[in-house]
Amino acid sequence: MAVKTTKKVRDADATQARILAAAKKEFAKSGLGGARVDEIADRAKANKRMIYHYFGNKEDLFRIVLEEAYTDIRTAEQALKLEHLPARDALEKLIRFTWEYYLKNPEFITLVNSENLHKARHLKKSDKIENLFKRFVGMVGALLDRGVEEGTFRPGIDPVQLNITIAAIGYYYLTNRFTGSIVFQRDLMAPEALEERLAFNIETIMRMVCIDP
Amino acid sequence: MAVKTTKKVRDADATQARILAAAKKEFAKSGLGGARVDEIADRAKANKRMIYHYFGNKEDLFRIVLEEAYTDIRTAEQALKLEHLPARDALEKLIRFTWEYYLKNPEFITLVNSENLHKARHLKKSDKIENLFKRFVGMVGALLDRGVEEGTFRPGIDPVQLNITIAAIGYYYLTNRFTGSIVFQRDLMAPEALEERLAFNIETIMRMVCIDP
DNA sequence: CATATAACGCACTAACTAGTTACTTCTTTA
DNA sequence: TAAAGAAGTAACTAGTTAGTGCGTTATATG
Repeated sequence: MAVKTTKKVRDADATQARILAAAKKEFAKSGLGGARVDEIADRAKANKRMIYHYFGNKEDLFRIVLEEAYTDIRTAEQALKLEHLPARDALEKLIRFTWEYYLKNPEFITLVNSENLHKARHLKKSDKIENLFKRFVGMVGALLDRGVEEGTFRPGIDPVQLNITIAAIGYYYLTNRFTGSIVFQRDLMAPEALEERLAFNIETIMRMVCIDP
Repeated sequence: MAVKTTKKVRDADATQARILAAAKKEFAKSGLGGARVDEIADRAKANKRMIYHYFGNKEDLFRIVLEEAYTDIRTAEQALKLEHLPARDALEKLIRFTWEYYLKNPEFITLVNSENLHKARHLKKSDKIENLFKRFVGMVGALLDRGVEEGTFRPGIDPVQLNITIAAIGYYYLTNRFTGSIVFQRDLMAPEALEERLAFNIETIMRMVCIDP
């Protein structure tokens, strides 16, 4: 029997998956330094011993969680099929996607922040990440070229700079939503505020990229 | 004698200043959770007991370091005297200032990130921060109004959204410079890369704000 | 059924960490 | 100059934490 139909009492795959999900939550909540291995074990309803058995140590576990997070966002991005849309629509779709992905997956932002606090020493050990992004930058580059051909985009825009900017204007707003809500004395997470921000972001990028914004 | 001319062996003010400087470094390097009080004491060449004597506890020390960091950047901003320049020049100067401040004071970014990881619970306890920013938003609002009067800026731009965007496009690039350099396979901190980024940022904002960019 | 193998869990340790106690030394001022 | 108080220190405590040794239990396979 190749496919398991009954729930096993012992299930290595399920335990590993529970540990990874729990680790993602805990690392996102407290950062690498603040995360507690005991807490991850409790959340995962697993024994701490299992974490060390499957993942080696805390740092390796963090690296795997991070790799998973990057793979997830890039996979979702590839599913957008931007190449089937007019360049202008595709660009707007990419901006919306980026914003909504950060909104729905706040742990992504926190994990990346934590990794940068540690100077990306875990990502340096990872080899599969580079190709993931090479394809992504290529996709945006092709989109920009197509827009220029269609006569809607200005030529000469660096796809990496554009990528960074699209990410930045959403990421910064959301990662700093707590201090931002205090210093600007408004609830940055109110539904109207979120809508307003998305609209501002779309306009910012469109004015940068389009000939006739 | 009101002014002390000789270096005292015991100097409360100097010790407090050394502790604050050391704490800023350590919190910036490791975050609130990762920072070690013993390490702060060592860096400050002070006894750990002095930290507790002057600052209460680790969390209070972090709050004071954070308040100082916010006060410093806003003080530097006020020294720009943007109101004496044509609106367009003033805006560009603000963008350059923001970028260069982040570059020269990388600990500012890390402290803010750390505070947001903790949902701004320290800043909530601070009262002097709000006024600091009220004045700043007012200044940018006045700048935008002046630009509209001068006929160079588009009307209807929200100063808070603009502030956030100016900060975002610099902040994100720098805070994620480690992961960014890996995923985009280029040294984001190379002098040419920094220049290129600043130029891109200025163009992004100018296209958003100016009638005739 | 027997045996190997892998999943799982308890209870421990060695190192670390925020915060404190109890003390000494220096500086100011009446 | 004497006394008070502030600056400074070493050694400690009580609690926490990443990581482990070793034993138990379930499952697959011959």
